[in-house]
Amino acid sequence: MFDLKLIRQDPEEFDRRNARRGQPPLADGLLKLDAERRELLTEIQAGLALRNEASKAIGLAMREGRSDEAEALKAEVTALKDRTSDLEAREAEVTAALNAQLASIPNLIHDDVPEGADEDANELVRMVGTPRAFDFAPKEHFDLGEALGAMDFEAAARLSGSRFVALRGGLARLSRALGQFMLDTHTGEFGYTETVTPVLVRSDALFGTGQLPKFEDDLFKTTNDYYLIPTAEVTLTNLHMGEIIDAERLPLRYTALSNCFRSEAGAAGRDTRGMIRQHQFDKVELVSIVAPEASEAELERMTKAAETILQRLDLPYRVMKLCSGDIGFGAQRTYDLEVWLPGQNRYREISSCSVCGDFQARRSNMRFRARGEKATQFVHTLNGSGLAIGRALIAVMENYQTETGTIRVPEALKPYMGGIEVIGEA
RNA sequence: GGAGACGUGGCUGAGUGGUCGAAAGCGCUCCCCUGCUAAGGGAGUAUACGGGCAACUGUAUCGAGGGUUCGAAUCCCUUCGUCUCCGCCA
Repeated sequence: MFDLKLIRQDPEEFDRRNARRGQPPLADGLLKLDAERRELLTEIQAGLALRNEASKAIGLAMREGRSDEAEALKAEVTALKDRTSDLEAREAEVTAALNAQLASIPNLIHDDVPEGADEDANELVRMVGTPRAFDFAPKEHFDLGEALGAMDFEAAARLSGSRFVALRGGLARLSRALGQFMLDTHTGEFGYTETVTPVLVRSDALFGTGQLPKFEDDLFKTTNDYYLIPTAEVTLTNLHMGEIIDAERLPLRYTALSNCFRSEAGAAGRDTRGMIRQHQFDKVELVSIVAPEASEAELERMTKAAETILQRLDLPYRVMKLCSGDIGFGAQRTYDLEVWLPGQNRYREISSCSVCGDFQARRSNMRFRARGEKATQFVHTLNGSGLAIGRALIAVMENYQTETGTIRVPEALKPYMGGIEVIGEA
């Protein structure tokens, strides 16, 4: 969502920055609607002012018993209303059109974001860790998991169809251990507040973070108009929807382990094998709500928190800066963390950390007021995965596999595994 | 699920059709005064948008949306939320 005042001030700049997202020039159309709306508003408000004045006069006249005068004034106001009702209808139309357009424009990306059409143009920021040298051919996670009888796609398909999985025994435990470990690290070392939120939400929350109105197809919706959250970013970011937050409370940092639900409508045929892309998965999410001047540094901090998990698990990864064509709707700037998967012999996304500026804050009306200041400002929001549990599970499996097909438990997870050091058959 | 009550400013709380953006108290900010000591006095204290260089001014908002009316915090409808009782339930 955008501040029309900014677009008015510099429409060329707005179009220039939108062009980097492949958007056509929009400022002109928006400003025409805006101008029309303001013109109508001025006229309507003048009418209302007259009406208010006359109504007071009517009240006065009636109290003093001058009912003829009151009746005459009433007739006048009625006539006035006939004239303004058309204007009001037109204004409602124009405002609705304007808002609909504004709601569908993606966030302006930072100038620092590299130019490019798709993920191939993402920029390598750094590589961390060395992929392990295997003296056997490393397997993919689904081969490992199915052989151990601990990862059951067939059973899940009977229950729920494709893109679901059932975990058993050591892998189920490993999944829980990963979540615990991540939450403990983020709360204990990075100051995030552990949070449990609903996974069913109303449309307002999804509008706030930008999933609606444009990406409804990617969401699961219940018969009574709830949506299943695609990420806890939705609930954590909107925890303060509509609030004016005291500046002293910033930054607010929240983390949650939640189920995430995605219809994967646009991903037919992609990653159909294994649990890379599921309709339901677990994820530890990080959300920061900060003052504007703090948001850029917070992105680095958040990314570091997510990286710390990979480092502690001793998983090789690389940090990518997303290019203009790959960056999400609400983000100004995004780092993806990609973990090394020896079975697939490639890096795969396991975390995405984004700074959204005031884009989401405007949509959910989240402001703050500095101490002693009269004016409010919109907060800045950031979100990142810290990390996706399913993909972290895959990464541990593939990187820690043994020649016999068992999985060694990473040191960092041992305290959470109840004495299990190697995951064998379930 | 059934029956009922309620939703007012940072908080408490008045206000059932007209000068109510809203009494009063608390809190907060600023100023003044002061040795009958954790006191007294005064002023200020919502948000958004429109117009204006500005001072300022207009409009809207009493959970949200719609309606009735010349006029709505007050009446009607819808919706969301809270509470109470019953039912059910992890």
